[in-house]
Amino acid sequence: MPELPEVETTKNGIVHNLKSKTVKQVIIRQPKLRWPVPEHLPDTLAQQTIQTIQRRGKYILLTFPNGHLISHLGMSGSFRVLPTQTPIKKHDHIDIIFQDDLCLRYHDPRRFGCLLWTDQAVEQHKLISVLGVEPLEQDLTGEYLYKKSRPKRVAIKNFIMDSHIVVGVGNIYANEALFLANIHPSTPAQKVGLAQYEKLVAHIKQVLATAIQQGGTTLRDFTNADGQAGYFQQTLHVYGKAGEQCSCGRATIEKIVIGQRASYFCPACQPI
DNA sequence: AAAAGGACCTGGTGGC
DNA sequence: TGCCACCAGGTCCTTT
Repeated sequence: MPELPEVETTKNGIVHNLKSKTVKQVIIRQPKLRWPVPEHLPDTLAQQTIQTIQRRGKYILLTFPNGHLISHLGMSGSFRVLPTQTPIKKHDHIDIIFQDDLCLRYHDPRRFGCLLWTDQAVEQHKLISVLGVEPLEQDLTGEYLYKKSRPKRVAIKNFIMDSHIVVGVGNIYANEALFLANIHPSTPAQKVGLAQYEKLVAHIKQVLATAIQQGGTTLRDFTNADGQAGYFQQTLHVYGKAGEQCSCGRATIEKIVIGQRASYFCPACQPI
């Protein structure tokens, strides 16, 4: 679930519902996430008012007068804004309860996500300071990737999924962007030329922007419904389509494993 | 410095 | 129906 578009959608939902709200109470039911949820969080957040709500990569940052809440949804996490009395489901680990009995509820079956606190400058936090450029900002250019990739022999797919290079390109969109740019996912990053990187960057931006637009559809029912509708499935070209005919009509989509992740490509559209 | 593999977790699916 | 192997939208950490 938590692709960049859904994180953006989640962030926007939080902005919409919880902007400038004050925390009444924090309930930690399960502190064992990727890193332990700080025990002091209930005391630290009580009576604090949200100042800003931002996304950086796939992190959602909530800024309060006394510090910053740093959250990541991992593979299976979600935030929902709900009435506080909504019954607890399995894996509802954290409630941040605000005035008006609105509750920001963190749910995460696999617990690969995190909720951390810092009272220092958030951009200097260990997890944030190492992040690469935002894909939808002007910092991501073909030239940027080209220069960064010169010493890299890893597969191009791993390279564009490396959050220290560029944030927010997950497994699905890496596959899709490489397909649209006609680049085989196993190509060593240093073998990809400047013109190819220009084309790839254009497709990364386009594919993410389109998905965010579709994520905007999810935003409408953000506070009510489940929000898990697989809304972008129909726009996928290769992801999860092994054995199916490519839209080019010249070949069948293949699946290989790169860096322990499923990778899909069309051998006709994406020659080695 | 870069690359490869393991680690962290639970749930769903498909085979036998 | 039960058991089991395998897979999953992420990314840090350790080892080579």
